[in-house]
Amino acid sequence: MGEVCMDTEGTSVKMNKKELVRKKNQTLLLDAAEALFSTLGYDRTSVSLIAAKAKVPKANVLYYFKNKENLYSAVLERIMSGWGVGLVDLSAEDEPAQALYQYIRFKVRVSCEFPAQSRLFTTEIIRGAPHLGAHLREQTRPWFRNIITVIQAWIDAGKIRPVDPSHLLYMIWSSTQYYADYQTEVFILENKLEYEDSDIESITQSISKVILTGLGLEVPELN
Amino acid sequence: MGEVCMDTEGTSVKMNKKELVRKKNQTLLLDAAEALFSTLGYDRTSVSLIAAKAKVPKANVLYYFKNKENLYSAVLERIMSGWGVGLVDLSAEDEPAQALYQYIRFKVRVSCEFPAQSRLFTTEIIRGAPHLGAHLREQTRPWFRNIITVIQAWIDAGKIRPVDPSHLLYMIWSSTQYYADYQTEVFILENKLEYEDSDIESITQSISKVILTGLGLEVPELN
DNA sequence: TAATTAGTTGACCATTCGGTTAGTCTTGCT
DNA sequence: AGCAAGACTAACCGAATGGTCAACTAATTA
Repeated sequence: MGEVCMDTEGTSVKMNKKELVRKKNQTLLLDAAEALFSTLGYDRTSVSLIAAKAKVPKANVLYYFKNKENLYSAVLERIMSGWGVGLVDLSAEDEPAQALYQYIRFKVRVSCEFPAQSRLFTTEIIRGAPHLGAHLREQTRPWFRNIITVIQAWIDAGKIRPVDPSHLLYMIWSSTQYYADYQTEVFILENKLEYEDSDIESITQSISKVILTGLGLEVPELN
Repeated sequence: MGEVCMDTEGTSVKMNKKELVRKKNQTLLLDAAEALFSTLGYDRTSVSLIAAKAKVPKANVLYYFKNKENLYSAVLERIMSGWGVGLVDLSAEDEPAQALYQYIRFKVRVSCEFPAQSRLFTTEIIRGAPHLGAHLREQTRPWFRNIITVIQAWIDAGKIRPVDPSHLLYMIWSSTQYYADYQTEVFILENKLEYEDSDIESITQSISKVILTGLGLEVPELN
């Protein structure tokens, strides 16, 4: 079966059986590793556990990924690249209220629906970002700088009240991510067992209302 | 030397030499353990490392704390009790602007000045709070409910705009704690190596401005 | 002071883990 | 078919770790 996929240079190539098997096993292992790393953490996840979850011999895991750290890095990279698609690119021409509201909504939904990934990322940062440091410097930072510029342009144009753009972004990131990382605490305090759609809605509304009002904006209507 | 200290019931007692030694060694070990757990995490902190840091034989560590988990729990408990003193108790009679502003200021300072403790706490929650679950249910929850009531009273009295009090509190917690947990990311994005007093000030101002304005309040003057 | 209790410690152990190796099997190519 | 390259795997290994134990010392008490 001649399948088609994107190689690292982005050109489409036909893969022979070996390459196909390789790809299949890699994603198989990445899936197992991601699930385990994100629930147990790096140290409590043993290579043999990953192997068992993926139903392959342990040595096979080390065959595809030279060592445990390597596999962990690969998992993180895949998560980061997966997040890239959702990262709304703001531009100075956008309406701040609409843009920020949509962004907050998106981040709340991701936090509530994929909390494990968020937690894995947070753990990595808390540890000092040993594997993602380069990614933060080379990928996140330029993107961050760009957003800062946009927000500053909004301020200069009088579209929103003057606030330090960095701290505004941190507020959005932290208050949305909170529902993933602190899920355990939230559930205890709220006496809940899971997030429902109505929770996601009310979280989005609450955060949006405070932040947008704080910026002198109105919360846009739902379309 | 007849020293005096508070026992668990809060009554002052004279301790003989053995009890004194016991207390001294316990805090010695707790200090070493806290420093290591908060920088290396639970699994990468070995009992022998703690022993080395405290300059006592490894077996002595296990003598005072039955096992590693026990010691870890003790460290967490001590941190939580230490935070208790700083937790401003709000009351419905307080001026919301003043009270919230002071609370935000306090939390930002703690996050920037003692980030390791905050990170240890966050890690515990991310892991599902295996050791602090009871504390959250029995200590934090009642306190949380109380604050919720106060905020709701403010809303009912028309002192602040209507917002879900829970989500408001989460916003304050998350946006202040962020500077501890995500310190690594913040430093990379801001091209900094440490928080300075001016940073603490500007963080406090930014967060306060957005949240208080979002609640229809003015940021109070510094006294 | 004698006896009992508590503190201290080096040596030791079972287990687990990440990683290696040596050898077998499968696939693709000529 | 035959061969080289890559896929696969059982068995093994050294290192580290949490925890135990028996022996020894110091302090408290009767």
